[in-house]
Amino acid sequence: MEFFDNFLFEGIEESQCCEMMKCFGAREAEFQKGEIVYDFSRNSNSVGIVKSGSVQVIRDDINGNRVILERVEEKNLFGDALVFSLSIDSILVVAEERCQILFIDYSQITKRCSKACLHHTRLVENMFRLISGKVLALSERVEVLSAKTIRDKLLCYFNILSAREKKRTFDIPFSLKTLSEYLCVDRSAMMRELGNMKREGIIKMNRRSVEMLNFVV
Amino acid sequence: MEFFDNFLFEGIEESQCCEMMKCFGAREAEFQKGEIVYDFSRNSNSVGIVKSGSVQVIRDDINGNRVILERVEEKNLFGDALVFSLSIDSILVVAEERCQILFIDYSQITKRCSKACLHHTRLVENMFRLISGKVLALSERVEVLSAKTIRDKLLCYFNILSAREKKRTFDIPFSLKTLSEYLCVDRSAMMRELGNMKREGIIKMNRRSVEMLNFVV
DNA sequence: TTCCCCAAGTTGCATATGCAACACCATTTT
DNA sequence: AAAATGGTGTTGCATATGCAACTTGGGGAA
Repeated sequence: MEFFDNFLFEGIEESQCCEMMKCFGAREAEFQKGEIVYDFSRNSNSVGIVKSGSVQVIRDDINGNRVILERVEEKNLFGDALVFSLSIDSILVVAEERCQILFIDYSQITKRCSKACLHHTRLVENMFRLISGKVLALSERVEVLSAKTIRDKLLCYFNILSAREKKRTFDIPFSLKTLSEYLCVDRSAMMRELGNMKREGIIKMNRRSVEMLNFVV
Repeated sequence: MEFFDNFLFEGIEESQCCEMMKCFGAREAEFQKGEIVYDFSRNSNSVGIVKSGSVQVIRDDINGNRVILERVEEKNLFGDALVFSLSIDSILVVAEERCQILFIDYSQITKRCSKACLHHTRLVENMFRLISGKVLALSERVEVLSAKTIRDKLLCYFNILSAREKKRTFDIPFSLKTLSEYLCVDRSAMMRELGNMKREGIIKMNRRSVEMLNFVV
């Protein structure tokens, strides 16, 4: 069963987890690829833990445009920021592949039960940590997207990776195609700019491994 | 003293607030314009409530680039997402003008004390609501910035405003200059594009008031 | 092996956009 | 009243970028 093997329950012992799950009235379900896991426009009082597989959180706006807000993978949580939102658009959670989801009523998380106070505290902390991580990832992304030129976007993102590794050499964590999507620029234009930067001696680069040669003033 | 007049303590009675503040060991301080209110690279165990005035949350990266991550105004909270971060960059909170700040040790918020359990629950909920709001605002901004052309950025943002008002007419909540900064595009280029859109009959617009004429497919 | 698919890398072209410089108007300051 | 300030609106120009159309190379399936 392993309720405990996820980031929300990290640091809480298995025995306590099981007890808390009963206390929470948690329910588990399995979904096939493409199935709707949860519809936040209908009800928004649960968070979901992805025990296996992955899901997409999708916004359909009034014009029918579909935007992927988030991909949520194994051990992670969805809905943590949505249970409080009073959104107009319909927000759906859709299975990206076959997946097992554990639903917990969010009020059970903030509420305290009589027996498990210590663990509730840890649970709340974990929840904060998860949402905080999202805030940081998003503000990082805004920072990168704020740069006007492709070169500045690349340098901004490379600086973040470089700082994260504390080294001037690092690997890009996804394919160059995906990188161009993350930066919201045309892939070929990005390749061209990377070529320029190599030629000008700003970076060395082979496939996904990058070395920064100059500090950027 | 009015500890309670802010979004973190919303829904908690004044008398309870005062009691909780003692229990929290909250401390209050005043800062002048430009002073450093808090340095998250030195310590990161407090959140701050802006009781009056406003502050900026600033990131200085390794190259000395300064980016404004957030403006925090009266009644709002800063540090809610930062207490958990293990950032490399130095993150500073600086007074934008003369301001009064109330500092609370974050562990006091998640922890439960013996007397004020019910109010702790409400406090935790408020905290979640505040962070969730940030997640939503940020993902909205990412969505807007994701659009490649200036026209698409404008339409994306206008659609959000239009949906928020549930009307095809609405006002832009800040100056056109600030709008161009929000969209991260050149102001004159944005003006030019707005002109094109008016001429093509996509929008009507006068100063900050906008009417959407067509659904965008 | 051969075939197929996808990421990586390149190039030409049309145009969207940043930049600079300007005029206009309303408000505030001196 | 005159001057300074700041938002709004416009235009010319150079170029960065999106788009389309390629080639190349590696890894997996038949």
